Amino acid sequence: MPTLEDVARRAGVSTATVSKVLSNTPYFTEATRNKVLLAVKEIGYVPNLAARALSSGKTQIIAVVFPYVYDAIFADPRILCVLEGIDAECNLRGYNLLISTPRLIEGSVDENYLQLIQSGYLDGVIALNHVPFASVLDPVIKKGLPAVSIGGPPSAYSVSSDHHAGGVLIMEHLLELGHRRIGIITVPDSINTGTEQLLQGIQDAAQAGGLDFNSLPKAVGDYSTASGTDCAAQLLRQHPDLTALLCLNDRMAMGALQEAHRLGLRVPEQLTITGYDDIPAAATTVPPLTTINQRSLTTGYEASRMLFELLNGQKPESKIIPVELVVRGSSAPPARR
Amino acid sequence: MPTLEDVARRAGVSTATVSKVLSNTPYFTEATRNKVLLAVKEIGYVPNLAARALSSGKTQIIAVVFPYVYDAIFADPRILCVLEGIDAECNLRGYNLLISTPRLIEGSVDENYLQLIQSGYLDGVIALNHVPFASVLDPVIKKGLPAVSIGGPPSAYSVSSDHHAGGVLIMEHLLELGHRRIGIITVPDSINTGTEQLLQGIQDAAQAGGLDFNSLPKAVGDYSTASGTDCAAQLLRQHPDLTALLCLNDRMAMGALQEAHRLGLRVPEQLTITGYDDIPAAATTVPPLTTINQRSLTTGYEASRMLFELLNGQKPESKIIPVELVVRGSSAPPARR
DNA sequence: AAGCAATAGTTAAACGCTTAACTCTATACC
DNA sequence: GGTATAGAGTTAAGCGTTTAACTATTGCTT
Repeated sequence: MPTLEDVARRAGVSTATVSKVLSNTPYFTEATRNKVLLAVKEIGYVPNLAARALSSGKTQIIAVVFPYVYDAIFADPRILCVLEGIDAECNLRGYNLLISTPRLIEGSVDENYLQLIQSGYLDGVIALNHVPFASVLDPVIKKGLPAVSIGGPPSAYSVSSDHHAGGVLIMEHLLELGHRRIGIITVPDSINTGTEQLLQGIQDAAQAGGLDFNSLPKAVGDYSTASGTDCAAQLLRQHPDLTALLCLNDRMAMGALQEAHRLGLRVPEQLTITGYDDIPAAATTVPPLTTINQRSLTTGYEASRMLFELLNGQKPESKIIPVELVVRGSSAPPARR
Repeated sequence: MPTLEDVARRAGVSTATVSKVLSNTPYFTEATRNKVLLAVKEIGYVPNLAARALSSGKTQIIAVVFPYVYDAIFADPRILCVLEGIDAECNLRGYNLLISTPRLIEGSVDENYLQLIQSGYLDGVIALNHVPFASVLDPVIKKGLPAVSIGGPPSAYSVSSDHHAGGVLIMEHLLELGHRRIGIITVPDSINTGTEQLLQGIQDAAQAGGLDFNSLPKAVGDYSTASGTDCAAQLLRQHPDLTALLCLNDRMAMGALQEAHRLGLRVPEQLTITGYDDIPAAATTVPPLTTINQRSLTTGYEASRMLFELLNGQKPESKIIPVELVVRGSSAPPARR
């Protein structure tokens, strides 16, 4: 592989000149610039990123970190959407994307990950901050790397969905349709801040509608479709009079949909089911899911924009991405009784 | 950040010694090894990967490349599964995963990507080789990097699903159920070798069953759910007597399912619909899809295993991953007429 | 005509690691 | 007792960039 020196020799200048021309440092004649550029083309020079990284301390690599919890990592289509947003932005700026999936063991993060963070290989990191008890961002911040968190603590630079609003929207939707006997398919308590806010929103809307949130039947799932099926089964068995199931994510809603079908309950005529996230599959279920769209693409995009501002030495404001109620076919007024 | 030299000073040895101890080169006393390891712990030394890369030529980074074609990139859940398999294996071996999504413009690949390949940042690459007309692997191979292709040309080191078998299985399934009037929802001709084999398998099974493949009604989609809906609508309009729709992927099958529902056709009683891929959502549609499972996780795993063998200087055999017919609720014998 | 600033380019050190080549024991062998 | 030999460790030369510090030239003021 040709090196800077080869280019320099060919162009009849010093390596410093070549380096500076390539990095657009001012103070060069057009003639020199052209000579250099020509030489680069002729011998097909491509800079060695490792050398550049060592010398400049900048690697042009940013990491997207999503810790391994539950099955919520690779099974979650939302991650792909967020990733797409991030990727698009990075591609534009010539940055490379490294993905890291640290294993969380006993509230701590695995050794590989720690090494990576400290290895000097990263210019910055974007974390999908699922778990409050072991922030994957702590080592990043300690190392002094620019970091932005998606759905993370507002303490850090972060972009999050407005989950409180999401909770309000979905509950209001159910109340407006006339539902009062609503089952909640939820997840373990405060698995992350986003969920807390979402539940709070649901609660606030319930209260406002004169419904006691605490007395609503609940079942605890783990985000997976299978758990949605189980929770729906359990709720409908114990409370056959429920007219709606509010699920904390789409995959559990899809599971609930399946269970409803198995029980011979027609959705939405006999049972309303709502989701949350608006994953691609939510639009294609039968009936398609009423849900909350989180604008995952925008989220990813904003996160990388924020990271790049940090890399430029700016101090961006944390962002809250608005959510949107998407009414599809899985919700309707409760049946007369 | 502490460097090798700091460790060496602290341990009272030379940097070479430290380096060798850390890389497990033989010929050291336990005492020395312990001294070094202790010093490493004490000052919290972590090797600088950029320096290591520059010096050794090994970066511990492998790239997963999936070109941007159609919407089939980030929208495709299969990619996540494959990625998960690759990630698991890389994590085990202490390698880092970089993802690259080259843009294909006029049969060529974008400049960023080319630079990355030649930058010396990569130890190897795994490509999801969707497009035959612009192999993203060409520049990789030219650069001399170990490369393995998933679903790529058998000319390269590759791991592919046995799509021919998949085609046979799904068509045989339909024939065994008694279907003869089968509509095919396909994609543009030979978009990739996998699809060619799949179609060939379908054709062979049809022939074996005494059915003329060429005379079967076909509609051309683009892998997306929406196109599945359109194709189904078109086929059912032009050929109301169809008893089954064979779709070349699950997402189009899900679209078809929606259209069937819209038309008031009950699946599978009045219309059988089959998919291909067995994406997670396929198990949760109503009714769940009969489809072909490609073992994406295994595919990813085998691809990285193969890459690591290449990195070790071995010459692995290309692998064909067997597929599996998954019979769910969307297929049944055709209705009497 | 001297002084100065801006422009154009060079030299060489530094980044932090690996590794070939070397030195210096201590032991083994005949 | 002399010579291999294997073990333990060191020295120093890279790897391919960037960049601070420097030199040289030109043009502009006064």
